[in-house]
Amino acid sequence: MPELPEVETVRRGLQPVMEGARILNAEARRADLRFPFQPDFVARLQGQIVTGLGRRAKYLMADLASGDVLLMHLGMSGSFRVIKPDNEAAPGEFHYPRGKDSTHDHVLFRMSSGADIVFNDPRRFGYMKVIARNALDEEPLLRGLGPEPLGNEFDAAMLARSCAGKTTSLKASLLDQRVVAGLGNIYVCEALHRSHLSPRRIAATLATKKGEPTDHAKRLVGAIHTVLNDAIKAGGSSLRDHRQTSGELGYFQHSFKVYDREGETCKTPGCGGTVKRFTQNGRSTFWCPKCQK
DNA sequence: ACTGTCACCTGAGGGC
DNA sequence: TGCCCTCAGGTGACAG
Repeated sequence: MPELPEVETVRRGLQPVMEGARILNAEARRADLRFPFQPDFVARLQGQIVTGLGRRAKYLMADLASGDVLLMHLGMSGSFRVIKPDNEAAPGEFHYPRGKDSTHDHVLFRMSSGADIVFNDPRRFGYMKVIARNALDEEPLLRGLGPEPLGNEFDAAMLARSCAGKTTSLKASLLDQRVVAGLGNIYVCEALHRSHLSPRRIAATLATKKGEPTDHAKRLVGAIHTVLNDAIKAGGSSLRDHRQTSGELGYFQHSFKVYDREGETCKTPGCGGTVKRFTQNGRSTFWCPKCQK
């Protein structure tokens, strides 16, 4: 499910109940998600104060007073809910209204802020890991991540440098988290459409022979900025799983111009083309052949 | 080093 | 109603 705007929406929902609060009780209700939990996973969380909640690419990172960082990834179907604990329950016991998919409630936190936080992930492609902050640089999951698309260092020149010489498609390059970290299938399709660039275009065409950014690269970076910022404002996109932590839906899916719109009319003013779909590197690509070149 | 494919897992939706 | 197929906001582990 979640790409950068959805993860950022989740971060903003969790921040008020996590930051400055203590984890009174943590529980992992199965031995693994995508990876096995570390043997000391719960022990390193229990009793810790969360000093900050940040995001890197599609990862949430909770800083703990101990010097550890809790790294969380939502995979395809992960979501967090913030709920009020049941005061009738025994202290330390998680007792809350169970929805029909509560079998997929895998990780629970009781916070001193008076909130219970529930991580639900039916497909279990998500994962959590506790890492010492001074070892973050060597963390394999984070090493090699490219620039934040909304950060200062990501601009047309940088994108052109990373794409120079690449023989693969623009679509595949933008999905590559080493090139830019945080985009996924939806926002790559949308950014390519907004910049009128074909997903099939060879990535190297974003750079001149000297490695300078082309106008295409500048347009693409502008479109990435716009689409991500607009999506964050909308609370992300809710197709199936994504909910804000309050349970509310995001609403950026109403602003899709191509994603999930196969056979419908292109929304570029004056274009009149028809949105097509094909498979690229095993993922669906949606695009308008008339206005994306 | 680069690029592409597969695997991981569950649930929803469509066709019959 | 049920069964069987395809598809899904990701990405690590491989093969070539």
